[in-house]
Amino acid sequence: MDMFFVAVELLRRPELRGLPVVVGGAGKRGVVAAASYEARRYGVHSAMPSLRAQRLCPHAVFLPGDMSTYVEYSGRVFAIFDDFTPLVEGLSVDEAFLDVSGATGLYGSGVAIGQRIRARVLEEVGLPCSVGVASNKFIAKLASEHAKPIATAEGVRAGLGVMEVPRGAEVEFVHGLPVSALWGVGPVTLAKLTQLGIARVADLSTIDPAVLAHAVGAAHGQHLVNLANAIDDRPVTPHRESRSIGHEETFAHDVLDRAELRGYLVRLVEAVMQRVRGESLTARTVTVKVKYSDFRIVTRSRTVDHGVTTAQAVMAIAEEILGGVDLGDGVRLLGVSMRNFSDEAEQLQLFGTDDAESLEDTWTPATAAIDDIRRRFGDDSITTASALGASRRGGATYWGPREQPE
DNA sequence: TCTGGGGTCCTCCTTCCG
DNA sequence: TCTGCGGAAGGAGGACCC
Repeated sequence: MDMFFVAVELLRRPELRGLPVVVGGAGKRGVVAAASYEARRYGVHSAMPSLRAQRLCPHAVFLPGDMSTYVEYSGRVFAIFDDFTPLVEGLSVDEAFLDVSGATGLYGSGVAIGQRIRARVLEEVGLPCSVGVASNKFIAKLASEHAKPIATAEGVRAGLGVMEVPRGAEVEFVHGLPVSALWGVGPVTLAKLTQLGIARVADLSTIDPAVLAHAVGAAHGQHLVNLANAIDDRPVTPHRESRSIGHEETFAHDVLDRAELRGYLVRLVEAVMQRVRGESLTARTVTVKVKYSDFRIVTRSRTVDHGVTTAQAVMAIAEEILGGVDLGDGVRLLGVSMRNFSDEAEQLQLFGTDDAESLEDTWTPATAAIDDIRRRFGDDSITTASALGASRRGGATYWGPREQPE
């Protein structure tokens, strides 16, 4: 999807069309989640600190996010994809791979299918999208990026809409790109590759594999070489199971008070475990993440023998972990995540912490009742007393702490 | 010039066990 | 009984993606 969050907002507020619009956190610790092409002309891009975006484009319209609406629109778009093939792999809320190899008899070539999908998404949902057509996922993704509109200082140039990299032309296509175009080349890897004199993808095919492996690691090096040769044999996988589920929150001000942190911890644990139960999973590993005021990050985790499902049992473990973490000069962000999932039904006994064990026992029936009430009357209809102190966030989604710009 | 949130994967190190 | 070894699993951190 093209500038997905912004495009959804423009449907609700058409008077903003053609203007620089930014969706994201507006506070001084917020970041940009999406920017319209008009805003991108001024150098604004996603993941940029909101303060910087405001400086670059002071006349931009800043909107808070509304993830539940974006998810709803995403569902409508994905329903169109499903009409063309059952092999749809969602990469995020606004991006998907479609294996249409079995649909060409019915709908024509990959390009024809791409054009049909674009037309239907625009007509039925009102959102623009771009399509890349290729023989594998990596090349298709690059092609879709080439098909998107381009923002330059002079103005916004319309994109191709659909771009195909024909079978046999993949290597030539990818060799002409800067190495930063490869999946897995971020700032750190780019710096290492630059040191090796690698600027373009084509340069990767001339480098000694041992030298590359020494610089970026064996697995990563092999991955880059494969991509540089347009080799990507990953299938389109419609349903991938979650490996971890977590929540984290950056505070408007650094927190040094353990009681205050505990309140945030309760809220995070409740939210995470509601999702874990929602997927009918139990989890064995609890990880607590702390980011300090100087951006140093520590993670501490604990694995128990049997899966847990209740917030109370996880809280007992998470609290113990947090108790062992030094708060330094203040905590900027606190996070909780769960992993090591299984879908065993009964997980009532026998894990590491005695407290957690009895809490899991005690709270399992009550948690089931709470989940049922929330399903019927909404998430805010009931909560535990321990979570009352830490107020829930409202309907808006914030890419950063909830506060007004200063 | 300040750096969100939700994830995945990889690497390195340690511990445990046979 | 002690020591060495290798594999598995866990813990911590880093890099990357959208």
